[in-house]
Amino acid sequence: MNIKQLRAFLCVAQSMSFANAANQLHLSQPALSLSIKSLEASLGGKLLTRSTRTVSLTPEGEALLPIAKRLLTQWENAEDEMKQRFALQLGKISIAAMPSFAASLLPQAIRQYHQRFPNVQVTIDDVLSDAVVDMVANNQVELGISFEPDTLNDLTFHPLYEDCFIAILPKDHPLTEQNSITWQALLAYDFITLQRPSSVRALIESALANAGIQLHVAFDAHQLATVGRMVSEGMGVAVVPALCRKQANEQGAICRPITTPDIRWQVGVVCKPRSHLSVAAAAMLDVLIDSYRSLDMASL
Amino acid sequence: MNIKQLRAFLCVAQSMSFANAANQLHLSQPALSLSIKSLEASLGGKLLTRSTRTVSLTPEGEALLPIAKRLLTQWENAEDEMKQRFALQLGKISIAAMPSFAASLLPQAIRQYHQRFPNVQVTIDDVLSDAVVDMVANNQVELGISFEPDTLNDLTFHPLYEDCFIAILPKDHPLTEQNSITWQALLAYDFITLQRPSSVRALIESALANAGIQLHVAFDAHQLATVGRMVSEGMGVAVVPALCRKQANEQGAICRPITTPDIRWQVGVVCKPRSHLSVAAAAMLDVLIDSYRSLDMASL
DNA sequence: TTTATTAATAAGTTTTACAAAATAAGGGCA
DNA sequence: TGCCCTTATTTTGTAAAACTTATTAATAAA
Repeated sequence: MNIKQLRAFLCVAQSMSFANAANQLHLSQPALSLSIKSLEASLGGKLLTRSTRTVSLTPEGEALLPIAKRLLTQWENAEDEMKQRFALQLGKISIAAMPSFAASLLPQAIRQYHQRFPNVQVTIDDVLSDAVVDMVANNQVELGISFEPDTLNDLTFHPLYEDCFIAILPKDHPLTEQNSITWQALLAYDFITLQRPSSVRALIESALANAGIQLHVAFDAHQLATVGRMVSEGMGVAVVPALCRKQANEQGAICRPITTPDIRWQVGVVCKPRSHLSVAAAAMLDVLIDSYRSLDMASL
Repeated sequence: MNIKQLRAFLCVAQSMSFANAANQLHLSQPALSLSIKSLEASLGGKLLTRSTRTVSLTPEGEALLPIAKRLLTQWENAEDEMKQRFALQLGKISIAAMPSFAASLLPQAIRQYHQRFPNVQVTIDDVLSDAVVDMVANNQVELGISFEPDTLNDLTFHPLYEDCFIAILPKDHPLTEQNSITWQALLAYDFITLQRPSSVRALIESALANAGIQLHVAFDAHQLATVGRMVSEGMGVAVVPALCRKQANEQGAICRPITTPDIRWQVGVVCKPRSHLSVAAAAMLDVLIDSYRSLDMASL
């Protein structure tokens, strides 16, 4: 028994004529005859009684009819679903992104993706940078956006852009008069930063340790938004990824470049090799890479 | 997409190897390779990522896997069910039989059938002879056992045996001294018969009318069993089909042949032409014809 | 680097599926 | 009853497909 035979049977059963059914199936009538014959042979008995003038179902044919309808419907549904999936008219994609990215550049990229593929459902996990890589490695998400990880194993990293730190200061802070601030100068003030474990915090600590600069933390918090608010309220100064300039400005803080040392790192997409990605995820990767290829960092 | 391709996909997905899957499918490895390739082409994307050393599912392949399992299982179940049906390892058959037959000869035939095909469910409708033919004509049952109908339309009649009437008398009735009784002699006594509408009643009335004999009914009832009991209680005499001799004897009535006129008729199976019968019904028809081919009527 | 393993490709063969033509059979109509 | 029309089956030849064997390419392991 195969699909073609079952379709043939259904068509004959519904039109009650071999000739009509053959037309509908775009098949010659003898071919249809043989197809039904082989179906009957494979099942072990007659499904249709045919005289030269009339066709009718045997009781066994009656039994098969609803089964055939059900099987063929399900078959076609399955086929459609898979086709839609490949055509990006259906599907899911999940992305893990570190909070600084999820809150800044990601929404626009997703909007762009959603315009092109409105039927693909997008889920975002905004988690810490390390967790991003873990989630990708554990197949919890297909794409991750984070700092370039130290170890990739069987993952690949697609750089999107290079990020650096900026200092954020309360409105009337003395350092706002300088166009560029050194770490040394900044750390003379109460320093606010993210709590461990945070990649931003870790990056700062290790870079300063390398430069022989000691770090005293006055306050720390989990969320960048909280840090920004604390700064704008005059509780101290902080350092955040340049990515977050817009957010900091909105909260009423003043941003300045920070140097000595210059800390820079790649932000990009971590994922399985392209061949292992779903079509939906591969398309998202393309959108991301396209979005930031010509991105002017100064515009942030 | 076809059955073979889906089976191939499932097998590869489960064994994670083209070579192993090809063995299981009794197929060469290149053939399997092509089969998967054409499946992927028909659906519009990759289902499996293969390097020369490892095979793994793409996200779309993951999506298809449970669907494929479900579809194939249902497909095989449907196929099995139809095969069983044709092999008489499954199925239903419904028979309508007139009460005189249903209560006498039918049970033995059904027992025989049930021994050969224990998984075919048999339903019996014991209804009046006319209703038997109606039920067959209306496709409510596949087989009917009744008198030979006057009009057959597109039905066929397979005679099983010729039946006649016998007189049944109370134990110490004067007529029991005769070996054979005439209608004329019998009707001198209180006559008990079936209520209209009954084919037996109709047969008696028309035959006696033809013979110019007048019929006076003292009592009538619906069920032959009731008539038999009334006779054995001495309320009168009756006439029943020879088929019912055994039942009448058991109720303590005495049976005698009745003549002048001799009323005889065919009892047989009414059904659609053989080609329209289910395998189960055709087998039952064979059992019935076989059972009564060499039946000795005197033995009843 | 070599070897073993595995999938893809190429080439040739067999099988299957199909169409066209001829045949057979049943219902409609005179 | 006999002829005709319609419809399914059978026959025959052909094109496509599915398959196998042999070969190639690639990669992990030794």
